[in-house]
Formats: sequence, structure tokens, C-alpha cells
Amino acid sequence: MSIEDPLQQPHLPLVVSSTGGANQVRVRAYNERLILSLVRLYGSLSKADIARLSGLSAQTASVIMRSLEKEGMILRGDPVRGRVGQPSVPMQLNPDAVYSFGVKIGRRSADLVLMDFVGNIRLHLHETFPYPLPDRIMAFITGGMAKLEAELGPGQQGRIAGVGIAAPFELWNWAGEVGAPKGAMDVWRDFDLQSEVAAKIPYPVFLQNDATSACGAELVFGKGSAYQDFVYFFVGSFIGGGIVLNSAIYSGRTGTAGAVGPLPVLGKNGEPRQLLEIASIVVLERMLRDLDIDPQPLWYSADQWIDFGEPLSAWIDASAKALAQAIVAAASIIDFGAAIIDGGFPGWVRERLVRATIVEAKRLDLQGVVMPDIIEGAVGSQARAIGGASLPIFARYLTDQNVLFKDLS
Amino acid sequence: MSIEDPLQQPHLPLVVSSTGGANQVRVRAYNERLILSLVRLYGSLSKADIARLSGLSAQTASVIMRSLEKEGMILRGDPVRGRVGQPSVPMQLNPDAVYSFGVKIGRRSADLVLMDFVGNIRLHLHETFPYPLPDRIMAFITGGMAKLEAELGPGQQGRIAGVGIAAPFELWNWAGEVGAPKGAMDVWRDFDLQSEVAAKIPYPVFLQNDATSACGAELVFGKGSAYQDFVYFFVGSFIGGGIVLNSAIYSGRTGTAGAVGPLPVLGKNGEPRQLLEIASIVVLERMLRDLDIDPQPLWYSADQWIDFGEPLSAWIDASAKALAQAIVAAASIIDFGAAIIDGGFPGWVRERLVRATIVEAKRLDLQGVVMPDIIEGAVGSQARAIGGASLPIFARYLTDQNVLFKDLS
DNA sequence: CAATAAATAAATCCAATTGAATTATTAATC
DNA sequence: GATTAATAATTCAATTGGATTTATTTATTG
Repeated sequence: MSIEDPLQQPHLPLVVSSTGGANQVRVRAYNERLILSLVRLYGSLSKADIARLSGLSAQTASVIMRSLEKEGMILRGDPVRGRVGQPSVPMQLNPDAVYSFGVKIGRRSADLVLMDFVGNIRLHLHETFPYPLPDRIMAFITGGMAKLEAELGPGQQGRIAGVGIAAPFELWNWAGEVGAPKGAMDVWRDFDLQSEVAAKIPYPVFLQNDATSACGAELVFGKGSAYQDFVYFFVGSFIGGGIVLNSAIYSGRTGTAGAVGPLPVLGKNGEPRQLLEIASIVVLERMLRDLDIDPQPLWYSADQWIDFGEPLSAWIDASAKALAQAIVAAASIIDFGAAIIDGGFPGWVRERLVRATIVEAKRLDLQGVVMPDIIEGAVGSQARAIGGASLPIFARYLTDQNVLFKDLS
Repeated sequence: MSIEDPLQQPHLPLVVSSTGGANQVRVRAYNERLILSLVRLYGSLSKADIARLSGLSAQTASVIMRSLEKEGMILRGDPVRGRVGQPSVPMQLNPDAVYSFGVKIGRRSADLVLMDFVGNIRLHLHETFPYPLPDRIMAFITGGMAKLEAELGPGQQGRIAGVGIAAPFELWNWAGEVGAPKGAMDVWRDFDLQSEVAAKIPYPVFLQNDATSACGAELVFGKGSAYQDFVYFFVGSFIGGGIVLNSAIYSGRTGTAGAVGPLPVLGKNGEPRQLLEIASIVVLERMLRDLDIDPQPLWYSADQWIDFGEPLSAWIDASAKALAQAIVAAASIIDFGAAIIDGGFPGWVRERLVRATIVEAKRLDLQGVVMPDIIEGAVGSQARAIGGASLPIFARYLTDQNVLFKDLS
């Protein structure tokens, strides 16, 4: 139905014109979101906890909490006894309060997930194909959603917040890489996926870069909550990433902030390369093919990778060198607290890659650089679909300082 | 008196705890700041304009504008006739509403400026020295402020918002570079300039990196208002910079966001170097010295540079190459709308440097990079002191979304 | 005089705060 | 074991303060 676009920020001639004044209605909306976000972050909080954490008065916290309970957004837990004073009643998010669809469009496969309010994947569809084409994808999304809605049961459909689609940038540039006939994917150029989906379904539709979406998933459900700002790398067919500043995804004016793929790094022989030419899974695929090893297991599912031995080690090595340089460059621009690395590969590959990256980073010139913690992502290969699904929930229920200033109509 | 520190953000275990709830009092404070910021940005606005731009109701805009006028923050202009309806009354900032001191501490000299509310420098002191030492700097700041206050006249001192000091990071690491005896500048290690100044004067004292300050000046008084986000380079003795996101300085968790000096780039022979090893004025100084040319004119004043011919061209060339790489790296991480270059040099050097940087950037691999406009700064070598002076004004009168959430006490 | 726009006044609304009261519990004392 | 004090969570009622709404006034053009 409606189109919500985190990518599309109108190009305003003057800046402040986008931020309006604040008023009571927005204050209430903001405080409600703040409270929901706090409950999400801490898992379970009493009204008094909320008052302390938010700085709101006990009465205000109490009023808002009661109204959220009445709306079914939060659930009352068992009173906690054992401490002086009246026992506190912990409140948690109601997992069934809101559902959201997430779509991940990939090179060889697409995923559709139905996520609940606390981030559990309730239902899941997966489809593989030689290469993605609009008709097929449209059918998968609309058909899949209808199917999952039916499984969900009739009473629950009003609780669906929307659909978030995680897709790579410029799908049409991949024809060669995915073995599609030249020009076969040019249809994507003029295909507005977001509008097309919005025309077919009654919910808000969001579209965001796949790696940025994964970054969002890490922020809410992974290690991200421990850091105010971090740079995120998602090693997929092509590497991509995201930026988190002040605990919020920063996708930038054009939506390409944190794209990281084109970041200049030095290759094996000291020649300048782009990060994506080294630390992408397609590079590993090419290495395997050159050695006459079947690269198919790369694409079945992240859990089905086998240890490819030498070529995998070489790829991890080269990727770690490149990632280390990318992290130093990023840290020289913004003093990120962490660099989080995840990807469409199994945990043991991620672990080796991160370990190697930490080693390589120490060999670089770090004079004057505030180095971030280099750590593994916690969400894994489903991060993109989960991140997509979190978009509608964020847009409607979680903190976003814009709530106070922008008219959400 | 009080210490206000944009650098110092406490290391919080959990993120949201720093952002509290919103309430009416803060809404009013925010709306007042928003209105002052709009008036500053547009130069002159009627009450009706404010209502339209801010989205506030006409009545609210009117009430706040009248109270600001009563407080002397804004001045009523001549009614504009010639259009249907009651003539509108444009309102402007009152230049004399607020004054602010700015201090720039440099390698060979220090500046103290008294700035008015619209950014004019009203009074100015300059001092040179072989190298900066705490006692001398303290005397310059406190003595200079007393002198300028006296010149300002007795009635005006209540209008002083504070002092902002722009100083380089880690002053003590310079001893060698400034020709000071080894260890002579180690006193700076344990000298807390901000506290010391705060102890001597009755105003709030702010301290910020010198290049970040310059970036702030460019944001408010220069080309910055045309861009929501930009990366800024200030070529001083050592190059530094700043980051602007959503029209606000982003100084990061540790205050070192936008430091840019340690950014890895390739040197003349393809060897990895840090940006500051190439694009700093000390490098030019060394080149001149090696050729037995007197580098003194570099340090008198930016307007007194002479054309050093070949070595200057070589330095500009090398610096442009390095800056171009830095800009591509920055743009790969965040899709900045502009890269603004300024420095402690005359306009004609800046112009040559920017021109060369644009040329060099085009030779790099820009596949997939959203390139920013590469433009000259408009503020010039005084940017650091002006940026310093703008800190107290920003902190108290201009928009900063934190107004709504944080208790400014 | 009609239309238009800016500006203001009065009344209303709404959410947060303040202050007092209520409730449920533990800890200390007899 | 019973009683009392202290503490903490929660809620009720009254107040506050700023934004909005509605209506009115003022100044101008055509």
C-alpha cells in the first residue's frame, strides 16, 4: 500500500526545513517508543525501572506502561519478591503483539520470513533459482506472504506491521557473475520493486540494501546493542556493509552509507584494489572453479559449506588483509567502537576470518588511530532477511529521534 | 566556571540510557532553539515564515518570537509591503545579543577572538611564540579576555556565552616538529587546559580539536549550510578534519571522529603512508628547508605566504593525490554530499590544491563510489578560532536534538 | 468593498510533573 | 512470634505549562 523509503530522502535545498517543531502529541509518541525500545533492550523492566532509565517521572512511566499493556504491546510478568518494598512487576514485550515480513533477495535464492515482535522467526520460505528475475521474485513475495498469512491464522493478520525487502544494489550489474545471459537482468533497471509490491499488498513496504539490513539485524538482535557506533561488514556474494551511529542505522543521503565495497585497499602485490574485488564470496567461487573444485556447496546454504582446504585458507587470508585495511580506513574517519564481521557463511569460517583480520590489523600503521574492537557478528547468514523484517517494526514502534520532529502522517 | 565537554562522553554500558524521555519544558527549549537556528540560517524571517518552516502553529511561532524579541535575541525589521494582506515583519538575529570568545592554539601562534551572535569578529588578539607552553597560553587567554572585555564596555559582559578553545590533539607529540627541546612540551600531558581556564573565568569553557572546530565554523558560517553531510579537511601544521552528519558536527565517542590524519593513502612510490605525512604544512616546511629556502613566511600569517615555486607545486601535487584518495575512502564509508578543503594558507593556495585534488580524484577507481562535490572552504585560516567561539553559542542557543532528551542543568 | 495574509487573543487540550496516599514487602526490635 | 520501622512500587488527584484551535483584528492590494 503505502511506500516507506529509508533510502529516499528528498534533496532539500536547506537542511533544517526537514526538521519541524516539537509538540505534545509527538512527545507522547516519542516516549512510548522510547519505553518500548528500553523494554526490548533490557528484556524485562518494571514501571519503576522505566522511570529510572528514561528520566521520566514515575507517574508518566506508569501511565504509558499501563496504556501499552492495555493495547497488548507488553505483558505483565510474575512479581519479583525478595527485596524490601512492594514487589516489582516486570513487563516484557508481547511476542505476538506485532508480526513483520522480511524478504531477502539473493543471487541464487530468496528468503521470506515472518518475524514476531521479539525477533523470533515464526515461519520461513526459501526458494532457489539460477538468477533472480522480477516476475519470479514478485510471485515469490506475494504468493509466499499469502501462504504464511494463512498459516498464521485469521485473527492475527491485523497485527502485521509491514514488509521489509533486503536487496543488493544494482542487481542488473550481476548478469556476468551469476552466469545469466548478458543483459538478462537489465529488466531490473526499470523495475521498481517497492512500488510493485506495495501495489499488491495492503501493508507498508520498505526496501533497503541487503547488507545495511543485515547491519540493522545485528544492531537489534546481535552484538550491536553493546556499542553506540560500529561499522559492519557482511560478506555475501559481494561484500557490503552498514554504519551504526548513536545506536541507529545511518544510511545516508543516498542510502549508500556503509556500502564499503568500493573502499580502496592494497592487493596481494601492493596494487590498489576495491574491497569487493577481494573479500567477496564470488572471489572464492572463482578460485575454486580455477582449481576445478565444484563451488556449488557455497550456494546451498551457509550451513552446508565444506572445508575447501587450501583455496579457502588463501581466500580468508586475502580477505582478512583487505578487511583489516578497510577497518583502519573506517576508524580513521569515524571512531567506531567496533567493527563487526558477518556473512553468508558458516560460523567456523566467520571465526577464522575474524581471527585473521585481528592479526592483520596489528601489522598496519595504527599511529593515531583509535582502533575498534574487531568482533564476529552474532546473527549469521539470515541477518539480511531479519534486518528486512525489522524495518517495519522500527518504523512504527521503536525509537527514532525523528518521531519528535517529522510528521509521520 | 563550569566545564562543558563535547569530547567527553561517558562510556555507558548500555546505549539508550543516555537518552531520556521528552517533556514540555524541553519541547519549549527545543522550539526556541529551532527558531533561532532558522532565523540564523535564513537571515531574516517573519513570524508567519517561522510557522511555515517549522510546522508549528502560527500562534506558537508568534508567542516564541515575541518572547525572543523581548529578551533581545532578535530584532524587528521594517515591514515588507507590496503584497496582499497585512505586511510581514521580518525578524533578524540581534548581533549584540550574545558574544563569545574563541581561542586557537597553534604551533607558532595563538589567537583570541571575540565573536558576536551573527559570527562577526569584533575584537582580535594574536600572539606568536617559538612553541606553546601552558603558562604562556594561560596568560594569553585570561589576560586577553580581560583586555577584550574591557574594550567591550561594562554593560555587555553579561552577554558573554563562554569560551571555546580550539587546540590540536596531543600537543606534546610536537616537540621535535616545532624545534622545541625534547620533552619541553611534556608539561601538556598532565595539564588540563579546560579545567585550568574554567577555574579562572566565570563563563563556561569548551575545548575541541582545532580541525573539528574549523569544521564547525564552515558548517555555520561557510559552505556547510548547503550540505546535510560533508567531510572537512583543514590543512594546518598537521592536517586534520571533521565530519558533519545531518547538519551537525559528529565528533564521535572519543571526540576523534574526522581526525583524518592517520588515514592510509599511497605515497609517491606506491608505499603506504598516513595522510598527515603528506598533506601537512610541516612537510612543505621540510621541503623548503631541504632546499635552503627560508620557510618563515609560512608561519607569519596565512596572507603573507609567497609563491615558493617548484617545491610548493610539488607539495600541492602530492597533497592533492593524498587528499583525493582520502576523499574516495571517506566516500566509500559515508555518502558525503561534499568534501570541503580549507587550511592555514592563502586563498590562492587553497584554490590550487582543490583544483588539483579534483583532477587526481578522477584518476582513481570510482566504480560504485558516490563521489562528493570537492570544494573550497569559505572561512579560511581563522576558521579554528571562529569554530571555537561558536561552541558556547551552539551549546546554548542553537539546535541540537539533545536538547529534548538530555538534562542540560 | 472583497479578498488575502499576518498577527494576536482567548479558550481549550493534553501530557508531564508534583505531592500525597496506598500497598506490599523486608528488616529490626521486643 | 508479634509489632513496628523502613523501603520501594504503584497510583490518584491536582497542577503546570506549552501547543493547538477558533475567532478576531489589522493592514494591505485590487
